[in-house]
Amino acid sequence: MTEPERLRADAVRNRTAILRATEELLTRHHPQQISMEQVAAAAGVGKGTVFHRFGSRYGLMRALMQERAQDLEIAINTGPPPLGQGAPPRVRLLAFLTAVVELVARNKGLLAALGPAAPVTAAPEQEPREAHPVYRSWHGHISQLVHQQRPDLDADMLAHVLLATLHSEPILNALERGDGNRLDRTLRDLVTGLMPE
Amino acid sequence: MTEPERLRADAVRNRTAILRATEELLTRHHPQQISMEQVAAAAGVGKGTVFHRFGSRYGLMRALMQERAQDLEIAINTGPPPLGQGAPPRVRLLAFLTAVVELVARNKGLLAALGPAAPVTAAPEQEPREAHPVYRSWHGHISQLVHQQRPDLDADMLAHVLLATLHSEPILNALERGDGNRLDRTLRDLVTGLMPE
DNA sequence: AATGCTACTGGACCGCTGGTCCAGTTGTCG
DNA sequence: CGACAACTGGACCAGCGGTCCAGTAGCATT
Repeated sequence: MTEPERLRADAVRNRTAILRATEELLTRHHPQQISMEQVAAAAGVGKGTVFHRFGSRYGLMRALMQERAQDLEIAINTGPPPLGQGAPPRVRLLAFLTAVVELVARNKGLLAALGPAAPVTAAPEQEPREAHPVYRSWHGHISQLVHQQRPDLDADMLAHVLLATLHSEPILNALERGDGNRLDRTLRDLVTGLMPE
Repeated sequence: MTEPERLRADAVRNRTAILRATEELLTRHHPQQISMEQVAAAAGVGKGTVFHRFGSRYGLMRALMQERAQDLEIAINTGPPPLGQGAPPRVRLLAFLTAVVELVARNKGLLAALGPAAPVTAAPEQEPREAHPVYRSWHGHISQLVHQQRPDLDADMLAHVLLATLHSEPILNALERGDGNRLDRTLRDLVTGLMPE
């Protein structure tokens, strides 16, 4: 994927300090209330450092998200069933959805921060706007699994619909209240309706 | 509902001018790129007038959304089947989803503007944050219909999941490209899976 | 038609934000 | 150990949402 890109020792130290500080702030505030200056202060660095490393608010959030999603990514690609290869598509999809819901529940505001925070700046008239890598990966995984078992469905759109769940304010609020299992059950019901045993 | 609240003639004129200008700007720019100053300028009024009437960016978007959703609201409550009362829940739900998709497709960025634009200001630590009235209404309608036919399901959460669709950037992009019928079909497939004839 | 009351108007203004800039510092490598 | 580039941080900038209030103009009452 992306090469490790050799960084200087202090740069590495500050990078993780910034990520940890952001993480910590996100557990206590809604993402839109967190300013980059706050992040810098909480990490004990200057604002310039934050932007030099991450480029923008969006870049920071994306990096954090990628870090959080790494374990799941590995489990899917090289881990054992039911998440990894080996189980039937339906089972893998259900396992994946459960894992994603759990991941998002543990990282409340992060997804919310990523959605709207997409490259809104600069270019005055801009095309569709690429989704961030984690979304792309998840979408690809879901649509592939759906397609394997139900090639007659619009797997691409269905994957978007399932993932849309995680960008919804009311649902994120529900997750914050600990209703993760309700969401998980509902998604299972939906998938089971389309992909019976 | 809300009383008409007698307004002065010039106030009415400016109110509609602002709404039309916003509408027009939304067709050409992403909601986050539109500033309140632009809206004011496009409507030919001062910024103070916009805020005096709508209170905040969120208030403006909400008002516009309510205006757009009014017809659908009436069709549901007092119109003929399949949208109005009379048809079986499953049919009413499918008709409603089709209508909503069509409504959102015609008003691209509006939903996107409402989600993130919710009361983020002021209060430093804020509870769940109420959804806007249109969302509330749609959610209530869907969950009621689901409950009528499948009382065993978590109708509340399912309604949130179905509506989450409309807050998703990738899906809004798809709608912008004219893929409304794909989304409609996918939602029909999902609902039909849970609510067979 | 004139008058007074008050809702409405609009632009100067405020605090704060994301992002830029660059002079100074500090790791790294030959 | 020297030199060079990568990194640092805080002053700085343009633009934002929102406030304020002196001035204006619609409406009721006569």
